[in-house]
Amino acid sequence: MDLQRNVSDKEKMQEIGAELERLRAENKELSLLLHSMNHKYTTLQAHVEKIREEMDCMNESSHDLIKRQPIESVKPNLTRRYFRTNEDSASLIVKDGYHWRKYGQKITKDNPSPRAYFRCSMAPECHVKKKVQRSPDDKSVLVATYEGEHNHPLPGELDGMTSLPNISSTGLMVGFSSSTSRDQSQPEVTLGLALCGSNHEAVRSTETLINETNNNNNIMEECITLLSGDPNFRVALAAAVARSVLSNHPSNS
DNA sequence: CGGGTTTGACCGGCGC
DNA sequence: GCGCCGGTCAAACCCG
Repeated sequence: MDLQRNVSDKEKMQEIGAELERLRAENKELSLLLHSMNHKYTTLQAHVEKIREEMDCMNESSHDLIKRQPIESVKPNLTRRYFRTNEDSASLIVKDGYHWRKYGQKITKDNPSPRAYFRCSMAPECHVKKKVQRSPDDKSVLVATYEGEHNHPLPGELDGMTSLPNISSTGLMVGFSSSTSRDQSQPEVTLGLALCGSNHEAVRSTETLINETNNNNNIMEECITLLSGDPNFRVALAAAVARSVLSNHPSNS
């Protein structure tokens, strides 16, 4: 009887040990994945910053185009940002940290969704405007086009860093256009860097999510939520974990 | 009551 | 000149 119990306990211990080993391997795999994501995120951020600087240079060098227009009609820099939202929601409000006053709404020709017009209401001397419209391709994505630069800090900013539209302090822009561009029908910039390599849809959504938050932790949480909800990512992750388990337990195969 | 939203009217640029 | 279209205005309305 005691002998039988001892054998049973031993088997249980072995099972727990094996499970512990499996979890350890899984943890290691996930740590590597997280590290890889962090690295790619950093690279992405640097890439965006580089593109922004290049666009600034282009704007400066395109003064000959601007010169042909009357001074009054020269538009300030346009910045395009993308926000993921609930597809069912009719709201055109995006949370970018600033306070906006809506002054108009229009149905445009190229998009069945209405376009909303906002002015910055945080400071009377701030004349930044933004247009918000759902993407015709993906109705769960709101496209916000910013015009001008804020001359006041973002509420909650601790160090008075430059305002959002041109500087990605912690959030990221995924697309922007120059002030001289007349064709706004397509996003000018599509970032080619992938956070997780194989799944473009998840990566694209992740880029969108990165835009709608100024908090790195939130970004990471949103990334995890998004990626864990993606079936393709889950399959890829499961395959990686399975490989890891098999490599640790070759006798089981 | 003050600030924000809605919505129809209006204006100006542009192409035909 | 005319019509179309995007952008803005402003009165009415809503809400805390």
